[in-house]
Amino acid sequence: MIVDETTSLSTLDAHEVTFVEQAGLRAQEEGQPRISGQIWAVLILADRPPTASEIARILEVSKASVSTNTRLLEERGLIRKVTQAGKREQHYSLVKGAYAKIAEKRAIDFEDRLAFIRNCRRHMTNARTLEQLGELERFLALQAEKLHEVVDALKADKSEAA
Amino acid sequence: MIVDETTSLSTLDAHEVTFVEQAGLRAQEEGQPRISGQIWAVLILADRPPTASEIARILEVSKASVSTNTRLLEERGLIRKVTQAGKREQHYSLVKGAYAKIAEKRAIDFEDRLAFIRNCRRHMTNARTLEQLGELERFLALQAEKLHEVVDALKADKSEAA
DNA sequence: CAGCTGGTTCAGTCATAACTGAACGCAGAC
DNA sequence: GTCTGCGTTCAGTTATGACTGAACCAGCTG
Repeated sequence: MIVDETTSLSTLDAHEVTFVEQAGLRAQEEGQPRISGQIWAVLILADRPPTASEIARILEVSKASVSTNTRLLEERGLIRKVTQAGKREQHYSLVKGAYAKIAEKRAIDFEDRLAFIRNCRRHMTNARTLEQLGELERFLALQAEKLHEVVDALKADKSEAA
Repeated sequence: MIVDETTSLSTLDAHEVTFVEQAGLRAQEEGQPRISGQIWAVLILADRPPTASEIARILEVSKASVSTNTRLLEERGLIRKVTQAGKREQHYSLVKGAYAKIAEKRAIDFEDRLAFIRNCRRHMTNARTLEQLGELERFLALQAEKLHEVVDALKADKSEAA
């Protein structure tokens, strides 16, 4: 029953393997599961949206891992299911603007920290401590600001391309 | 032998406890040991550089943990030992410009990733993949750039204060 | 209908690294 | 000299969570 042998990615060549490897390691550094990053890499390499089974075969990991990690990535809004009418298989595809989403989430995270610190400040009296908190606030505010600029720049790219 | 009872921080009040707690959690999110963040918090709260033993008592953790984590923080250039002439105890203090150091390290990390991706690109042919890599490169380059701006801004603060 | 395939879920395994306890080294105090 | 207290190191414990295997569900296929 060989119907469509032009799977998006049958195997990985040497360069692709290192790309996937690195993506996994980077994901780990960011506190994400390794397979998450590897799936992301596969979606970049594939010339069309692969199914969960294909991903599992390519990465040589269990279907269970693929299932849970695609779910996580989908919940974070970074990938999405693509279904073909009539077909039951779920194909996965990168979401447009995923990087902007990541940056924005991180910016908001910094703002949350900033708000927390500002609140703490009101209960502190020591001069040294207040000065240190000031530096920390500045650091957090700057990063939040710059990340918003990243988001804006990415969105500008997009609208420009349209 | 009560010589100097005005220790920099004998105990933590409720607000200080939550501050330390949060710092620990945030450190974990960044892939650092929890105690690392807590030590950092204590150094912010203290009105003068505490010793390792004081830190251990305040945080109610083992001296071993304090020792290893102060070493890690010192290796990262974020804190430093302060010794008083004649005295043997090591006091710890925040390093000026630590946040700039953190931002710069992160910027360089993004640049490394970018270089890696650019290198990968040369071995890829699929149009979709190349487009995706382009978006990723843009994302990494933007973040590196913005982080350098953070560094510059922090350094400007410093020289201005001088 | 049975059989096959794609996917999810859940209990269990395993690896990693944070943290501790205990032993040790060292420098002042007495 | 001994004693005390600070600090480091290292082996051992423990907690966390990533990953897997197996069972299960659902739909298409013949």
